[in-house]
Amino acid sequence: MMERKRTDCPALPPGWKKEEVIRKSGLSAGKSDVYYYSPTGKKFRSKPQLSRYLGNTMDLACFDFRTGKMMPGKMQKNKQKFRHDPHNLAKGGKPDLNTALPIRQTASIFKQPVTKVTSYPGNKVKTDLQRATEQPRQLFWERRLKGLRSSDVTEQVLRTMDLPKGLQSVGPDSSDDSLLSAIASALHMSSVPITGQTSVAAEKNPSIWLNTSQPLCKAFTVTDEHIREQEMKVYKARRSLEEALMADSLARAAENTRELLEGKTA
DNA sequence: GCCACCGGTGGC
DNA sequence: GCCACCGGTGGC
Repeated sequence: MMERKRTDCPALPPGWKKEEVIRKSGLSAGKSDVYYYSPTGKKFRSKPQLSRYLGNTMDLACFDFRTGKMMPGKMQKNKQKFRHDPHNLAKGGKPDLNTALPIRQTASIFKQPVTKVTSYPGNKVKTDLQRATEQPRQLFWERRLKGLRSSDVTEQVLRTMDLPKGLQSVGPDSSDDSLLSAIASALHMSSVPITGQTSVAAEKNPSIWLNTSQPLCKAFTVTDEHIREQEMKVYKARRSLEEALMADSLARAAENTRELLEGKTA
């Protein structure tokens, strides 16, 4: 029987499969058709069909349907989108403006499937997380984070967060920005509750009494007031993110409309 | 009714 | 001329 092999497609989200079927007869015998299957099993036989389904969850501009790979720089011949389509423009139908919200495309900070190498039986394969928590670290390594700033696409430096007044740093560098880095790192890397340095001796002589599994931060207590304050910040941040995404969608819709009108009068 | 499969054609 | 895309249908 002919191979009906569905292979993983790394350029698409996890679970998507690619299949290539060779035509066995007819004038086009020997040519092949490429199909994709969503994680739920839905079949896709063209790039436009794939785009419609994925919406703004992924940018397929660089995706090569035949090979299944991203081809950076090859701004794919994407301009046959005004091809006759009875469902769309022809009989006064509304253009497909696709106002779905765009979502982040980089998921690198989230858990991702990894390839487990088992070529050598008995080998132990450590995950990155284990490596990060088990390896020895430099004392006061947080100092290397000093001066790091996030910036937006225009290179404008973004304002750093304000920390609650109850948080104070410990050690040779007591500026607020390395305190923020230290706490943020601890929250991401550590699997134990973050309490700060609970030993009073650590404040006097940190090089000796430092608890290395805790950030360079004096012990603190979290009050209900602190929690309410932070929840309000999260709420405001969500609201402004929503507004930014909505503005982006409207801009895309306007761009689509402009292109459609140009295509019509051309 | 579904769908695997090949034909036909528009856009390049 | 090539080929991406999708229509149409024969076989189940």
